[in-house]
Amino acid sequence: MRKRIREIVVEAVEVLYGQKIDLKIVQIQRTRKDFTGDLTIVVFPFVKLAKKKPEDCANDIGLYIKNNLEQLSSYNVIKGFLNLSFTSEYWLERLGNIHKSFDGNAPVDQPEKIMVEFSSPNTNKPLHLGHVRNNLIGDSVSRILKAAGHDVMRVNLVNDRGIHICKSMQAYLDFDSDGSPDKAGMKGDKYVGDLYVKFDQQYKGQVADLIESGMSEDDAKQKAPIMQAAKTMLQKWEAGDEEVHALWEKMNAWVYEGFDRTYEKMGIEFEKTYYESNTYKSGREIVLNGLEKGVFYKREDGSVWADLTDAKLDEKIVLRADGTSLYMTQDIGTAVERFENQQLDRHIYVVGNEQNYHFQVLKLILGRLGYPWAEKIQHMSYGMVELPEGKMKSREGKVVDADDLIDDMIQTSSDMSKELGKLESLSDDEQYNVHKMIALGALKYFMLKVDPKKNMIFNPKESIDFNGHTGPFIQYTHARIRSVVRKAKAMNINVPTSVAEDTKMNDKELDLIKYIDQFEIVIQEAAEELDPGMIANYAYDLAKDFNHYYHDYSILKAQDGKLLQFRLFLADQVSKNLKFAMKLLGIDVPEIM
RNA sequence: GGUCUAGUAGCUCAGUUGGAUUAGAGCAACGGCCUUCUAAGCCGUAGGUCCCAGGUUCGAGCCCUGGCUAGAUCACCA
Repeated sequence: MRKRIREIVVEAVEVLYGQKIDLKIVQIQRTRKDFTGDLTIVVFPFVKLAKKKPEDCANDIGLYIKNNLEQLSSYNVIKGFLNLSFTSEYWLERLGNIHKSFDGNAPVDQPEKIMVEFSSPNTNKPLHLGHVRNNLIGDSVSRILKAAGHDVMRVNLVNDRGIHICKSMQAYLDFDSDGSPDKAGMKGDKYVGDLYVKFDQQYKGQVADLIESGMSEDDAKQKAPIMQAAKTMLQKWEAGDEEVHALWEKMNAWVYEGFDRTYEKMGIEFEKTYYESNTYKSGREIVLNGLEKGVFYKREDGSVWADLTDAKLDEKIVLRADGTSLYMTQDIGTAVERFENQQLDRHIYVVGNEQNYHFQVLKLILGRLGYPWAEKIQHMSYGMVELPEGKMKSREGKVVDADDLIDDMIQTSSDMSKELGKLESLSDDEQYNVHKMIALGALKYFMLKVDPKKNMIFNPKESIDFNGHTGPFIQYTHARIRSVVRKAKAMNINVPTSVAEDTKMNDKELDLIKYIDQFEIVIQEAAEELDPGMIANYAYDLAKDFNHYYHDYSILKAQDGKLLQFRLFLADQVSKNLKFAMKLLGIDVPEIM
């Protein structure tokens, strides 16, 4: 409809004022609540062309549209705003079409093949709330892009090598050398994470002792025996030492088992998992090649650098003096490999905003190396999750653990539910599933409703809400509608497959239809902006509107059968849209709660 | 010091190509509504110098400039 109106406006301006204008300068927006109308055209851009007052200009165009669009019922003009209202037949037809064919997808004209990399954990510590935000954003963005018709491939890049893993390994040898998660009765990732904390405690103790015995702080940090041991272990690992590799594989396997359980609980999946131990050497050839082409330069010590001072990005090292790869080198290598092997149109990296600089540099370097797709890498930067006292620190145990948080929330959800006592007809398993669905709904919605790029503060002492602007609010609205549909069925009234053209609607019903109609645009905008928050807000607004309606009008006690059928039809579509919207956030909705 | 990001109600946040007298939600506070389709709901009251100062224009919370505050980053760590 918007497209048609644009075309008619362009036509109108040409006929009325003899001026050709571009489709894009026709501004169409939803009419604000306090004014009459469905869509609004802003006529200020045409005022100069028309050489008329805004009001007159709007009236001219309004009349032209009225004569050329049968679905238009009326128009009104306030200042430079032309408000258009459509006939109720038009809206009923829209609702009917949506009900018949809308499946939660809104494909764009030009679908792309997009790889989304997210999660990317280290194997020395369990997942915490920061990872949860990353996972949820990555998951939701992938779902939204898919709904917008793109071919999406979700991948995880596990950082499974380096000094941090060696620290956990060293602590294992020193403190629990024949232990295991089973013996300790712990999840594998927790067990290894605890060893990492133990390493840090031991290390700090040793440093303190050395300083006491007269050593400088810098020296003490270098010479602490446990750190030395960890470094030696890393060298052995790099040299392919069998014993070290065996231990490394054993401990990583524990961690993966733990991660898998957490991912499963959160409902997160990947098409492919990459491991850094396989890719950490890549990119070296490409850099050497770039050196020949003069994109990089070599310093006296043999290290290779990119001079980005002309782009205000300083100088960046891309290869060590000993010729080995760095983080940047690897990312250059994997990007090239992925674009060339997978024929990607776009690559999105869901990575915290602390790495904004890294990705700016990566993009710039790839461009200078002459890759035409350099502009197609996109850093989906999101803000940190902080505690009231500041950043989370795994080493000091100051973290909100993902599993603990989810379990706590399931407990809360279960307590609340039992108090309300609405699930008594269900089996224990079914009840648990609903409790879990609601807990995850609250957590996911909480993290996804806010703008991803902003930092957020999480106070563990204040539990995440289940009332108000929350996931459970929307889940509840859905469950209420499903309950009505069930009751109707029990009365032998099924949701009809179409609506009568001459149904008499009230304003709230009309508003709901307009809101339902809005969803496809919202999906496409959210995909464009990579912003799950837009979907979250849409679902909330729709649920809120429906709750007003539900409060004011009875569906099952409508005045006559025809109206009852229409209301059921409308409510059913609201529940579908809520379900689709929540699915895009990775949230399931219950039939009862 | 350079670069980047953010600053909206007591708290958490919406407000996206700049739009329409009175800047919206939720939480917390206060007051109402359950013999009527699920009260995890609905209605109402109260709460604001949209960080500050200039500028651009028909119009600025949004754009530009300068400042203030907070954070990130500029490593032969990833």
